[in-house]
Amino acid sequence: MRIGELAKATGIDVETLRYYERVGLVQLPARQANGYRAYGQDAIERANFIRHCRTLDMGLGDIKRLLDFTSKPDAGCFDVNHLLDEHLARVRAKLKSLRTLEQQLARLRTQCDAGHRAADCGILQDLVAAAHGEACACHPSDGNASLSKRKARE
Amino acid sequence: MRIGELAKATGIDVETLRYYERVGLVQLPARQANGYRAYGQDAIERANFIRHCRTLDMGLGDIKRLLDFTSKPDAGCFDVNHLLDEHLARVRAKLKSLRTLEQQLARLRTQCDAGHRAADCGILQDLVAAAHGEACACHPSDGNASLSKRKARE
DNA sequence: TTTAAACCCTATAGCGACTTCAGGGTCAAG
DNA sequence: CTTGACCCTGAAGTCGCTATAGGGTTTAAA
Repeated sequence: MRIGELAKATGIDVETLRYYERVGLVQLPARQANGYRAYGQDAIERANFIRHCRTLDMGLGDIKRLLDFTSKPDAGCFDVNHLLDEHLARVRAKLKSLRTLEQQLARLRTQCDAGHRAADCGILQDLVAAAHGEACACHPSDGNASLSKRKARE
Repeated sequence: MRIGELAKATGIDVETLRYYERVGLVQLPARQANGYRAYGQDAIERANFIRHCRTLDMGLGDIKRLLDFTSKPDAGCFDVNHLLDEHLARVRAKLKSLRTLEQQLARLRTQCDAGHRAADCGILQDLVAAAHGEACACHPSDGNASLSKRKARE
């Protein structure tokens, strides 16, 4: 199987597959005489595993760790649980801050309904008011999505 | 006012302020004899505007556009509405896909409660099953958060 | 007066997960 | 024999910072 067929079979872009190879997520495939990559059926399985994990928004590092687990059947699965718990926590945190954000934006959106002069635009006024520290449609209180240092993946 | 004071006044990191300058989001400040940046009061206002928009998760390009509007009071504010609508739509789409994702992950998490051998781990089994296209705890049906081309900012 | 901390400067590289581009080689059909 | 679809490598671009290297300046204390 050539890389284009693998791409079609898995829904992963050709460039992305090569990128996964470069960062060590998929093992180096055999090569045909002309230098083309030659994949076996197992490559589809592995690539689909990666794809599925990516739809779950896992990072490539996490996926790599999971792939390692699948090839070490006798290891404890405590770490799998832990990895998933952390990921779930990240997703829930992001969800929470996104819900707040959506409300802020929706409220801001109500400030201007018609197309009039920018000088009278309630949205702009509201945003400028925030720059003055005055009352504003949005009152971020939980400190989420802030500009401060964030280490965690979003 | 020097850059450190501006940073303290706005809560934006010094490096980030310099970065904003580099990408043209804030205008070039005057310089002292020693080469230090010298800001006026208006810089605080502009920087706070940017900060507020960033807490609303707007992209720097969008913020630039909004800043342009604030300096063109006679322009129509149709575009401001439009920009905000698009941003809101992006946020809502992301919210929807995150909600689906959270459910998928939570369900997946129930597959394994104890620390046993990785070979018996329900989570891994489930993920591998997905690679086979078999039944799985997660059934992504809306196609969100897919691996296909996405142009939009997340 | 020296010296150390705290500030400032520029330029550059790194992050994650790709995407795109430049500049080629290979292969089957018409 | 040429066109077009596919393949290759390596490098740079995306976004919004963050960090690092390698300097210069200012300010306060010892």
